[in-house]
Amino acid sequence: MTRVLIVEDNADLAYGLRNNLEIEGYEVEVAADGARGLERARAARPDLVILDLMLPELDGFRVLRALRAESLAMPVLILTARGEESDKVRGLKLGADDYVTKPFGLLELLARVEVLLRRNAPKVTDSFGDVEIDRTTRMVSRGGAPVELAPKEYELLLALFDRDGAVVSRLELMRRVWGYSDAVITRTIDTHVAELRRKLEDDPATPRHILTVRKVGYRLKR
Amino acid sequence: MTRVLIVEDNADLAYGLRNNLEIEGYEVEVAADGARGLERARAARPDLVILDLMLPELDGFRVLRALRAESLAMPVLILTARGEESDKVRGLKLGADDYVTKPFGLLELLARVEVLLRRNAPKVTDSFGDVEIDRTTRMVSRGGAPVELAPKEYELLLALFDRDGAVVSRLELMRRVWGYSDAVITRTIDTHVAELRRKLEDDPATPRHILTVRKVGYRLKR
DNA sequence: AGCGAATTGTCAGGATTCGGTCAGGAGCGT
DNA sequence: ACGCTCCTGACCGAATCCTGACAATTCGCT
Repeated sequence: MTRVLIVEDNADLAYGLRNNLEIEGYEVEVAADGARGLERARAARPDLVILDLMLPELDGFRVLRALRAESLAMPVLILTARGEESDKVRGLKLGADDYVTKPFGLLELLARVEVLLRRNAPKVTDSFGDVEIDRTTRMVSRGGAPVELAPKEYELLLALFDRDGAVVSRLELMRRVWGYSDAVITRTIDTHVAELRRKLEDDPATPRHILTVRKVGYRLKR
Repeated sequence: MTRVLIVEDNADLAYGLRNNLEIEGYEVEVAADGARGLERARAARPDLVILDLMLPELDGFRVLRALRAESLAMPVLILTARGEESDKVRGLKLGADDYVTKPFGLLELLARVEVLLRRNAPKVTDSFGDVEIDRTTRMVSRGGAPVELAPKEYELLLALFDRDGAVVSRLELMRRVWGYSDAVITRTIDTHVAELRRKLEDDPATPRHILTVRKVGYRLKR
């Protein structure tokens, strides 16, 4: 369930990477150019981005800069052609976490992917208040006692949690949890939020963690 | 320097393996058919042989048998196509030390290569609850009593077990156990899970180890 | 402060989706 | 042909989800 976004215009290379990453158990998405890559990074929030520097139009540098400018902090692994030493420096300064020089060994790349993901998520259990989230088992507990969350509830919780306290708009929630791109007219989100509060808050009527931000959405305070 | 002999008629695959093994620091030789493979094994005495079963003319089984008949005792790692379960058994009976099913992950293969080269004969029996798994003999027992598992059931059990309690998505199970990577519309996985529960759980209706994770897949709690 | 519109909270039904179960049949090795 | 394994589709119950009506709250405005 670890999601990887590959931003690579060379279809063959992208295909090979995708295959091997999928065999390793990752969920892979491919974007063929910088603009689409940026868009997918925003919408899908992958756990890792593999980013080619040489892209038509919007190149890797700009994509990376844009990502960081938007506080999208997932690790980024840069693919760069050999002999572009200055590129490496530039990339790392811009906030890339690692780079691999083409042509690269698949093994080397996969190893680095693992390292990056592990480094970035050393804590297996996230937590806020007395609530713990274990992403590997998809289990949530409160004060040590397991809490049963329905799939949508769990996804919703993660969507809020991953924003690290920032507000998540209704539209974003719709996209990330429900996969829609439209605004919402029903009470769907609210209902699920209410259910989360019922299960995770001491006093669901006066929530201390899952907070409403009027006219915008919700945010999760740790 | 550790020397590895690859007996593989698919040039692309052989090339990829060679590259990655060389990156790992092994000295690699490739033979494109069984006869040449046998000849090279005799002459070069590699420390490990990676042997494809599907070879033109002299197939992998014969090569393996010939090797053993000549008391060439180096570890042999079998490459076999998916769905040829009996191949594995036959291969192991003939003295192969391990096998990898195509399509395989590079990491997995390299890991097994390492294990084979490093070990003498470490007999590993994994276990959870009162269930024991002996990978060398493919035997599973429960409370000491042997349990007969069909090949797919065994593979499924391993796929779950190897994730160490983490959730394994249906997609991933499809890939690891069934070798194909499309969305699941049938009840194949569920049926096999049910069979596993019937054979390994005290109360199959309320499983304590093989747990369902709705909308995602299954996980095995130890 | 009081009012009204907009927004969110709450709730319960009904619809939908999902997993468990089963039996039939195909495929394959013996 | 027989038996074992595997796949599949149908069926069912249960979990889950959505929805719309209504209540409560917030906030801008007078």
